[in-house]
Amino acid sequence: MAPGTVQLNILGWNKKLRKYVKDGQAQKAMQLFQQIQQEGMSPDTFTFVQVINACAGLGALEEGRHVHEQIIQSGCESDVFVGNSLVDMYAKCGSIEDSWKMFKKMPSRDVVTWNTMILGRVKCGQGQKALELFQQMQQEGVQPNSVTFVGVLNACASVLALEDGRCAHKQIIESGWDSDIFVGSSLVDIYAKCGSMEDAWNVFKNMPSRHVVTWTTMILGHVKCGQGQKALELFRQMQRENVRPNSVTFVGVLNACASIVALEEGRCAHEQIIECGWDSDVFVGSSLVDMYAKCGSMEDAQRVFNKMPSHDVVTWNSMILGHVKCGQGQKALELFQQMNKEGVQPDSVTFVGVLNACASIVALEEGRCVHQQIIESGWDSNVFVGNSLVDMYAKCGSMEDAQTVFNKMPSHDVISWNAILGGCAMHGHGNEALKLFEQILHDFTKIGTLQLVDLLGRAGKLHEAENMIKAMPGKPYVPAWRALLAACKIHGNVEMGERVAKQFLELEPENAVDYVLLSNIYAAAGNRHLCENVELQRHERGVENQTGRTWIEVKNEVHSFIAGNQAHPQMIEIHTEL
DNA sequence: GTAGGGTTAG
Repeated sequence: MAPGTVQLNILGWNKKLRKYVKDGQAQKAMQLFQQIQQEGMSPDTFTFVQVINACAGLGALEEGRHVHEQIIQSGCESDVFVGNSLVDMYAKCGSIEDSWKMFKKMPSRDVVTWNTMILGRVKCGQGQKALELFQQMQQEGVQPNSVTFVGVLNACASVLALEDGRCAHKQIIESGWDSDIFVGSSLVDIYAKCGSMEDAWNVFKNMPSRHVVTWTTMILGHVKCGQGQKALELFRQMQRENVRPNSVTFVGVLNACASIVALEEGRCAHEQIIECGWDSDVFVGSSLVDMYAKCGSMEDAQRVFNKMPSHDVVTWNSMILGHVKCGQGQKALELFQQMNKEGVQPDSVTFVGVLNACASIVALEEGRCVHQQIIESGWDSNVFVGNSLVDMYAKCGSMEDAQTVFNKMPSHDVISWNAILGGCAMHGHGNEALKLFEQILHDFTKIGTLQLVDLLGRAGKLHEAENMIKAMPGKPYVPAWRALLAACKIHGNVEMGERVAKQFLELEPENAVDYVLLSNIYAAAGNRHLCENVELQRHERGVENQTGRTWIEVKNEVHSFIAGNQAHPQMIEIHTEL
C-alpha cells in the first residue's frame, strides 16, 4: 500500500473512532483500533488521542499502558495533545503517580496540560497539591482559563479553603471569567460547601444566566447547611422559572425532605420523579428509599426498593439503616443476607448498620459471623466499623470480645471509649473500667471533656479518678478536673464536688462553666441556698455567664439553654422537673 | 472535513 493511501484513509478511521468515543462506546472504539492495525495502517496522533480517551472512559489502566508503549514506539509521545490525553487517562484510571510522571516528562505543556493535572489531583483527593500546581502554573506564566478556575475552586472546596477560594474569586472577576456558567456554579458550590450561604447567594443573584446545575448546587448547599425548608423554596422558584430539574436536583430535593421530615413534600417530589422518568435512576431511587425511611414510612421505602431496576451498595445501606432506625433489627439482618446473595459488596456503612442491628436484637452469633466477614473483606481496620464491633459485643454481653477488638483497633476516638466503658459499666466490670480510664488520661487531649463526664459517671470510681488526676504529670490539667466535677454531679457527690471545684476555681476563676457545674451540683442536691451562693461568687468575681448560655445534663446528654445573665431563677424547679 | 481539560449527587 502506498504511503499516500494510508494517510488518506486514516482520516476516515479517526472520524469513526471519534464518534464512538463521543457516544461513550469506548469498547467499540477499542475494537476499531484493533481493526485499524490489522488493516496495516499506522495510527497517527489523532488516533492515539481517541484511543487513550477510550481507555480513560473504560478505566482500563493496563490497556492504557499498552497503548502508551505503542505511542512511544511510534515517536508520538512528545506531541502535546497525546501527552495531555495520557496525563488525563492515568488520572482517570486511578494512577495519579503515572499521571504526574507523564506530566513531568512532557517537553512542552499548555494550559490544558495544567488543567488536566490540577483536575486529576482534585479528583483523587489531593486538593492542596492542586492548589500548589495552580501557583506553579502562574509562576511559569501560563494564563489560567475558565477550566483552570473550575479546577481551582473545586480544589478549594475539597479542602474547605474558603480564603483561597475568595482569592481565586477576585482573580476570576479581574480576568472576566465570572460570567462563565461553569465558573459561576463552582463559585456557588465552594461558598455553599464552606458554609457561607450569603456569598453563595451573592454569586447566584449576580450570575447573568443560571443553569439547572447552578440551582441544584444552591439546593444542595442549603440542605448541607441544615436549611431544608429554604432548599424546597428554591426548588419551587426554579420551577417557576421553567428550569427543568435533573436527577441530581431530585436527589437534593429528597435530601431536603428527609432532613425536615416532610413526607408530603417527599411524595409530591416522588410523583414528579415518576413523570420525568427519573425513578429508574439508582441515585434517585436510593434517595427515595432514604427519604421514606427517614420520614418513618418503611412500607414506601420497601415499595420503591422493590421497583428499582438495580440496587447498589448505597441502596442496600439506605434500606438496612432505615430498618435499624425503626427498630426492625431482624429485618435489617435479612436484608443484609439478601444483599450478600445478590453479590453486592458491603462497605463500612453497611457493616456499621448490620452490627447495630445485631446489637439491637442481641444477636451475638450473627454478630460473630458479620465480624468474620469484616475481617475477610479487610474492613476491620476502619474506626467506625471497629467502634460498632466493640459496641455490638458489649451489648451482646461478650466483654472479652469487645476488649479484644478494642485492643486491636489502630486508633480510638470518643465513640470507641464510650462503647468499651459503657460495656464495662453495664456488666459491672469496675476494675477494667478503671484501667481503661487510666489509658484515657494518657490520651487526654484527644477526648472531649463532656464525653468524659459520661465515662466517669458510668465507671462510678470517683475517688480513684481523683487520685489519678492528681498523679498526672505536669501542671494540673483543668479539663480533667472539670470532667471530674461533672462526674460528681452525676454521682451526687456534693462533698467531692465542692473540693474539686474549689481547687480549680482558683486555677481558672474566669470560666463560667465551672460555676454552672458547681451550682448544678447543689441544685441537684436540692440546696438552693448554696446554689445561690455560687452564683453570687461568680458575680462578685465579675465572671459573665457568657452569652447567657447555661448547660444542664439530662440522661448523660448535655443540653444548653439560654438564661438571663443571672442564674436561671427556676434552676431547682427545672432540675426537679427533669 | 479529525484532537485534549470543566459544574451538582444517594
